[in-house]
Amino acid sequence: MPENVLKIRPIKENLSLNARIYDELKQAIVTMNIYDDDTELRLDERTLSEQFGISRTPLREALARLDQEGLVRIEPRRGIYIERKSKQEILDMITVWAALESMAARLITAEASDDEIATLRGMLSVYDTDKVTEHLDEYSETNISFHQAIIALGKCPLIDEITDRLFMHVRAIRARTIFEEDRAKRSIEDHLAIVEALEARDTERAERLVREHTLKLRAHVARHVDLD
Amino acid sequence: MPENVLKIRPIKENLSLNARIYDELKQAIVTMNIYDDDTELRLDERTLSEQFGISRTPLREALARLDQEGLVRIEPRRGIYIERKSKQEILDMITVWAALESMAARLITAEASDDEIATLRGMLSVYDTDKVTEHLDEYSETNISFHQAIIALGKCPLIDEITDRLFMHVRAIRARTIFEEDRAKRSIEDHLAIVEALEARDTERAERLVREHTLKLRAHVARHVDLD
DNA sequence: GTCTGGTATATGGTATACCAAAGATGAAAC
DNA sequence: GTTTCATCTTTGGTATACCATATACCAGAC
Repeated sequence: MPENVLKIRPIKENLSLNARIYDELKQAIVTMNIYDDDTELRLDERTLSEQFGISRTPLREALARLDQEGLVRIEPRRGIYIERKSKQEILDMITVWAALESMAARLITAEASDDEIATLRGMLSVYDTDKVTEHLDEYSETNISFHQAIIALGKCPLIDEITDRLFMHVRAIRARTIFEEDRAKRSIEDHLAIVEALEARDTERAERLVREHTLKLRAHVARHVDLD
Repeated sequence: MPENVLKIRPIKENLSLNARIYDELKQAIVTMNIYDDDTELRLDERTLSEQFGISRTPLREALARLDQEGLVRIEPRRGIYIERKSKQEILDMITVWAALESMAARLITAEASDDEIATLRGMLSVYDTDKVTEHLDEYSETNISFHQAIIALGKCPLIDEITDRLFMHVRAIRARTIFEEDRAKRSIEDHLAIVEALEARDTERAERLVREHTLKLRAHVARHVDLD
């Protein structure tokens, strides 16, 4: 590698204001805990544009995108509000997730290499199932990574895209004690079974296990999460 | 019912310009045949705003939405183009469709009433399978309605929403001889089998039949449709 | 005190003007 | 003839000013 050349990297700030504002707002909305009762759900165009130090025009284009995506709701001449998903909508999202991830599992058995599948086994929780209680937060992250890895190995970018969007909406709920002790234990067992089915290239079994695993989450949320 | 009261109905034209332009453009883009080589894929903001008789601001917000949705692609300071999907992207869409419609079938066996399922049988093609060749266009419409009905009966609005969007993108390809004689015949047989599985509340079978039916379409497109 | 209707204000919607970057054009240098 | 570079034009991006309506507020009637 010659050292007498300029190592230029593309300017990151190439994005238009409206695109950057979009990212910024999206990030901010997804990060905040929407479901805390005392959070302010109202957004004011003028205030926001001042805070960002830009005019309303690019801000409005960003908001139009967020509205399109379902993250905010623009009520003509009334206001702009951060969109809160109902419990039923969350459940529907998990249903769709189950459909897509189980399809990804099918695809893996047909098209992924053994090496790729092996990486999944490497992601299985390193904690002894009896001690998972002590590492719930880490487990939660590992758990999410595992599912995202399955979806990625399916090599269908559209599935990635849709599930990413779903995850973004569900994210705020993640902290609400979805993962507690006994669920975590059984979850780890499920993951092992899924990897084994994938390694065996057992399409039907892998599909079923993934689907059932996610639908368990759905049932759990249906029973134990209170939103509306 | 007293006659001495004003019968008021809410004013419909409540939509903002930008929302109306969005609908209008979407309709226009979806309707035109994107894949004809001689069609103009470039959109010019100023020209459009003149044609619509509005300023660029609401138009741009509508375009931002369409960009977000993947119908157009805005290249900063270069131009706005109607988005052409690649063959691979179309195939991925059909894969997702298969995943979602088969999930809808599962849901139907669990939650739809017998009466509702009965309406599906009513939608089965009325043409004798031998004469389907004479009614390909009508069959094509019936076919689409049938699948949309399955999705609707699943009663998961999110699945409707996502598949509607997919359908919108795939629509332009529909005319490209996807439905030819032998495919149509076998398709009708498939539909009958699906309805029977649903009537029997055979979840696994219904799911599998729907999935395989849609994946047949995928394979057909993969073999016989040339886009790129 | 309560109700009615008008008026002020806040807030999203739209129009217009101007900016900046990308591409096209063409003249000058070779 | 080809290349180069300056300039013009096109086109999307942004800022600002103004418009229209939903809401809050207030005064007057009763």
